[in-house]
Amino acid sequence: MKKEITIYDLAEKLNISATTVSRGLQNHPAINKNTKKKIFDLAKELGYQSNKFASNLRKQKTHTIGVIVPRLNSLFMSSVLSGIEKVVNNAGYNLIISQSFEQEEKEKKNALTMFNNRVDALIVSLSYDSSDFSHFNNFINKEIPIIFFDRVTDSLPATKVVIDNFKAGYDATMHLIEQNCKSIMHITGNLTRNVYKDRYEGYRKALADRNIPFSEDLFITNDLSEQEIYNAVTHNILKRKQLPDGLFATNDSAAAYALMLFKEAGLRVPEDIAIVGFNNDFISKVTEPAITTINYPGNEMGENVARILINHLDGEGDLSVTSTVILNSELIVRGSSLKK
Amino acid sequence: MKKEITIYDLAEKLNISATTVSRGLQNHPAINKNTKKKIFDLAKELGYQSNKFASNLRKQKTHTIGVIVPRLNSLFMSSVLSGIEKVVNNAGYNLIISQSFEQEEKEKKNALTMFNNRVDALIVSLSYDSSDFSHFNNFINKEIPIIFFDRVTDSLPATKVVIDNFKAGYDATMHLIEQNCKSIMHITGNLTRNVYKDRYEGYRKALADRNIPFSEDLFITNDLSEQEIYNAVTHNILKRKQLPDGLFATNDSAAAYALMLFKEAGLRVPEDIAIVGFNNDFISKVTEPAITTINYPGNEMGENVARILINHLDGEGDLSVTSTVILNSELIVRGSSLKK
DNA sequence: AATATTATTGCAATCGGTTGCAGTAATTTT
DNA sequence: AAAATTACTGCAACCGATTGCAATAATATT
Repeated sequence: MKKEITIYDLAEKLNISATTVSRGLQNHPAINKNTKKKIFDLAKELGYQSNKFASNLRKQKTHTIGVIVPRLNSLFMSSVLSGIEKVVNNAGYNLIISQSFEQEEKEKKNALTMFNNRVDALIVSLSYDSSDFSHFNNFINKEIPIIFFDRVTDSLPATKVVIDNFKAGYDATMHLIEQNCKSIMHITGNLTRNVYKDRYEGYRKALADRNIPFSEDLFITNDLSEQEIYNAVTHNILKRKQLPDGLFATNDSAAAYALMLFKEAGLRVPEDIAIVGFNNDFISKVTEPAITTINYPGNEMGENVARILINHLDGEGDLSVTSTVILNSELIVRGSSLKK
Repeated sequence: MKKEITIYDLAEKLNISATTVSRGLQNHPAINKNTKKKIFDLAKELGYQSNKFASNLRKQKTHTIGVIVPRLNSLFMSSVLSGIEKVVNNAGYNLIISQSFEQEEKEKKNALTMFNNRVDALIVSLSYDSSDFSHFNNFINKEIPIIFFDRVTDSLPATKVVIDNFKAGYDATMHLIEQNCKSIMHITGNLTRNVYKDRYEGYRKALADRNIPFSEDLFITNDLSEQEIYNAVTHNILKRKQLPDGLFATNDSAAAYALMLFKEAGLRVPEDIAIVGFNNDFISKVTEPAITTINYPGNEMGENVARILINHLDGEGDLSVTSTVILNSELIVRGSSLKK
């Protein structure tokens, strides 16, 4: 292990104090231009790297932002992260990213890790079934800002960035109705999660607006895993005497998988059953037919989240003011729903 | 901002020294059992949290491992990460994950960030076009272990965990040959990257073994973006007088997209053109027909990487000994290639 | 030329744990 | 009962950067 170069080494070599070196490196206005130059030059020459631990310890600030998301493996999530990272990096902050794998237990663990790592702020999209939020109390007590996106909760006093899931659900359903669907199923996740609840309510509202009675029978919630989608389609939908003629699935993977299973069972899409998904993941483009879906502005969402947070941290904005930001989403019509 | 509780607070309340508190919390054998109990109880009661910065500063060890991957949005990558995280967490280490977005420039930045954050070790899968590896010199000079997986390089003295891409490429191609394909295209990435190079060589070997001449004309490399795949298929493949009857694509997204474009152009898969992908991503299951692919043991790869690393860090293994670990992969035959 | 102002720099304490070494008390050995 | 071990505990230095305050040098003002 080679020895580290510290500001003391620089100071000694330049015959000045460590104080001056420290200030010089931070571009402190009181330090002479020439001195600064000498410091920077030597620092570069020796490959000096500031020791963050010493700095953080002293400053009681880490310049690190924690992110907890359910999973990383979707186009949507990686777009969000990409947006967050861009903004946050430009502002000179670091990111620690972790996944809850959709489990409350893991989310709690991650939150604790973040807390121990003294993140300056936390960005969260909740796991599938988190219902107890006590793991965020640490942060709230210490007044460390938390900002939620997409999967949010109203139980905590925190800023939220979301799309209008109600409207998206409404649009998706209305589109199916306009394609002449009479019996529209909806497969979605746990209704305690805002995104699913809101989409569901949009679905109900669209039905109601067109006087189509809602039927419990056409509504399925599960954990959206491959297995559960399989079960829902083969053991439930395909076993019916009266098959539905429309399906609104709450994500594109589910829609794509259902589409495949329908075709395997000999159904025609969209003639026999029209399908709308959600997210505009790449997968929705390569099925046959391609899947009508809701485009979700991941990048924009990420950038918004990060920008609000940075403004707050830099003292230029106030999180408590902007309490909910709603972004636009849009229906993208493709073959899976176009009965023409 | 509430004040932090430190070992000094605990020490004062218990009328013992901070030294004893520190040792007690670390379960140091020299500390009396009762004293330890008192310390732990009070720590718990007051919600004490160790300050990592102070600790890291003193110990010169962070218990943090950095991970740099090209992208997070594939099933393969998230499986790998999941595997890494599991092992690493159990060993009491933290993870910092970052994406290079397939760009050398970003990879360099990420590496520097990791270095400044004083990670104890680095796990890397190279970006698409990294060819200069000087950003890893910092680590090598300081003897911070680096371990590569999947996208690796022979230019650096580091342990690597990979699959046998040569064999996988060979198997994929041989499978197409056995389906009676005579004119097999191969679309892949930059040949400076080991994974693509090895698959390509497997492809060539399979052709050679069956006396099929290799034709430059049937071989395309590009950056594997949606746009480039589109270009390759529509402006190149579909413009030919003599269409190929087999396609071996280096990932499932490309295979799925090509499949869709072929069908749009009126070709039948697999009758007119048989397709084999790579990775066994979810997308390969939902196309029509489903795509024959190579199953890549992501989880296993992640666990292996992490385990080797942890053993090394804990002083029980030596990275320089195990220099390359090769995992098994397997061909999964589906409809896209089965001419029967 | 004496005084005030501004520009630079450095001293020393501080952030919160960790650890080598020494010290004291308790227990064992001879 | 004296000597040797063993069991605990604490002192004080240290990790490397930051910062309030004081000090000195340089320049401006009257």
